[in-house]
Amino acid sequence: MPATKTRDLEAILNRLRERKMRVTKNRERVIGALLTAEKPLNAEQIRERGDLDLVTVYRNVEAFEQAGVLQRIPLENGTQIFELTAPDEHYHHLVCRECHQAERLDVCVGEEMRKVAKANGYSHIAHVLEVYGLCRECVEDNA
Amino acid sequence: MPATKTRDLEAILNRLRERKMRVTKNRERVIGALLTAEKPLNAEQIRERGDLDLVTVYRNVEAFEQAGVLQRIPLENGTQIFELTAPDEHYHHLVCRECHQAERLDVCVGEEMRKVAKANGYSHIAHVLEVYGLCRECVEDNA
DNA sequence: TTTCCTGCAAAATGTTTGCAAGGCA
DNA sequence: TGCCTTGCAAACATTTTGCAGGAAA
Repeated sequence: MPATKTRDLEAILNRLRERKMRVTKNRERVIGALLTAEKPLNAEQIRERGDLDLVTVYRNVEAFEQAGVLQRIPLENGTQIFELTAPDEHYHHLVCRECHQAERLDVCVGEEMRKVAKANGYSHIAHVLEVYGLCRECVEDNA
Repeated sequence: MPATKTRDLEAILNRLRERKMRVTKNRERVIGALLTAEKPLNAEQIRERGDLDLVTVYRNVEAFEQAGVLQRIPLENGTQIFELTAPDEHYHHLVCRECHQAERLDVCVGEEMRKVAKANGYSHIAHVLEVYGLCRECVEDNA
């Protein structure tokens, strides 16, 4: 793993330690898989890349989400993919509905949504904004 | 069913006829369930209110979506709810993560998303924007 | 009477849970 | 040591598929 990824890994592990979570080989593998992928992965992809039990993957992405170092991205078909994020950051994505490649978008409507939701009497607000399309490669493959 | 709902029902059935889809008792029931509910329902709720087979529900919401008279709303937990829409309309929602009550939001970021996605080489673009929170009633219940 | 729709059963998918054993702190 | 984490099996929830019979046009 390149030096910069090693630093990222350490930063995340420290975050876990702060939260009194144990640093295990499995957890390093989950994080390593996501770091080296450089794109969001689904549970099965994490399992495969990290040589992990699928249950361990699910339990750990859940734990990481709680710890604020990971974000879930819902796909159009109801499944989800996972991505590492700095604590208190969150992103939106442009996702290919064919190959599920996903890239970050540089837009966020968080403040606006929060305002509207509060006006309607809602609290504990979160929002999901994902854009789905066909990436260039998949359009060509289909042609 | 009130007169206005009957008119809505007829409009939707006509849309199906235009698309050479058959108008069956089951289809009327699915639409009727959604019309009288006045809010998005999940597959099981449609089945129950319409006294339908669950498979029939799924096949028909799929068909209705194709016909452009229905929209899917993904929930945070990966399941989906369904809502009737006029052809070529679509809405975003404020959904309670506790009771799953959902109301329409008067915002749409469609044009902006389309632009960004095209700039990234994507086509056939769709987007999902849903805001989740706790509605007033559920906050009180939890307190 | 042709084609589409439906019901039932069964499978597929994605995810969660129970419990005993294992491993970090 | 004590508690958190893991692995395995099994359950679960939601959604999809196959196929034979039924119904709309």
